[in-house]
Amino acid sequence: MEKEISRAVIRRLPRYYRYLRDLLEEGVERISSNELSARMRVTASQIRQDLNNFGGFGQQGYGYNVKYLYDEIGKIMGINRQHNLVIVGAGNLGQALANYASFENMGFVLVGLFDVNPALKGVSIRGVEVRMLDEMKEFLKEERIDIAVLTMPKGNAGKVANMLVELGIHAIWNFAHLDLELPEDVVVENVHLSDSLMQLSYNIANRENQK
Amino acid sequence: MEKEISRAVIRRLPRYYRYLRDLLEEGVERISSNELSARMRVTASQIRQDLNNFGGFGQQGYGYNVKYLYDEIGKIMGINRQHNLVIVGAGNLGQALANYASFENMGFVLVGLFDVNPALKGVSIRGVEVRMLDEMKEFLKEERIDIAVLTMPKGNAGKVANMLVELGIHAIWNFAHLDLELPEDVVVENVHLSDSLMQLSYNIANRENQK
DNA sequence: TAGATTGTTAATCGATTAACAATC
DNA sequence: TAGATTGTTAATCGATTAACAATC
Repeated sequence: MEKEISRAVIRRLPRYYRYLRDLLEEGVERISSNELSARMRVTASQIRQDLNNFGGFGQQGYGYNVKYLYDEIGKIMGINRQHNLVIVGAGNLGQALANYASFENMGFVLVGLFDVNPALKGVSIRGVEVRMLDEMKEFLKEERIDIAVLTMPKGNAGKVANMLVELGIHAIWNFAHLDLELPEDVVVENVHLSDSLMQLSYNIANRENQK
Repeated sequence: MEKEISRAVIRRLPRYYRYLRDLLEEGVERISSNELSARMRVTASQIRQDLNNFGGFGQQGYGYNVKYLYDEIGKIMGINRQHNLVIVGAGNLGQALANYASFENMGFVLVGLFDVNPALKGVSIRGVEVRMLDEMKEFLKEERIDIAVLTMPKGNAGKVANMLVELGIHAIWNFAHLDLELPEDVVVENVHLSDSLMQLSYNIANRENQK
């Protein structure tokens, strides 16, 4: 019965990870919460609090070992294991994501690509061919899939999400512009691009209110 | 000197907007904070608090007029005005965004598309041809651009962002995987896809901790 | 050992929820 | 007028920041 980790902390983890990789590439061996604080423009206190949710990774009088902390955060986020994924919706966005080699570097391996458009049938992206959606059921029975990426129009996305869950999928990366209503044990991460664009638009309209 | 609106509230606005559009399409004329609360799975209290940051849009004993509230939130987010945008980086993601017709429905009009890859020169996406990055300076002098969409690799993104700002751009929708260091009056909205994927990964690894 | 910096407790700040008077 | 529901104040909860004792 571990203490609950807040969503705010989890959102910051990938950012720590990113800065630590940069430090690693710069050849920096150790860093104090204060130095990292200056780089990332967050308080040193927050850094120490955040990290201590997962254990004591530092050492008094020394700081944090960059490589060690980087690896530990990677483990916390599950970057150390391989995740197989399928992309459902091979339109522009689906294809763009399929082409992202950098995801593969983090252990996210594309193994399937589905669409309803017959024109896409057999088209191959980075060695993965597009299959028709009605072949998905069969496919998912045979392959162990950890994540389904939902990049299809709003229209049928809800139904397809339900189908995916019925077929045993427990995690969905949702780019469709709707909130999925799924069982509690299914993990969903939303990327609502137009929501993001609207936030930008709001901030443009209220630029003078910026701090 | 208006009271400061919190970031948390602004993040929720597009979601309200989305649910109101759905209601509108269903032909619902009025809705109470309580009914909307049930649909959106947030508290009615939060809805009323959020909306009252911007003014009293409801009426006691009646609730909120869906059409009116929808339009008002649209205005708050600046959806009523046209925004011209350029996409810098015409790779897979840039092209995918260029193809998003739905952005245009919200008043975001693509007017330029830039890349460094000569192979893309002259390629046309939805009637907008890809130009070479070195033509951008000239282009930005002549066109009024409200938003630059940064969809290029991490490598030069920082430099290009600085260049954009020098050329008078005040708003950047940043898909590059780094934090831009720009003057305070420049509005930046980040979409860090791999951060999002890592959050999903974390939640998979800690699924039992889900509430 | 002295100095530095963490891990952690306490204080503050802000956001969410509850309650209710105002009012349509 | 009575009932419903907002707008808004007060209470609660949670997250961030500050402070400092523990310890390398």
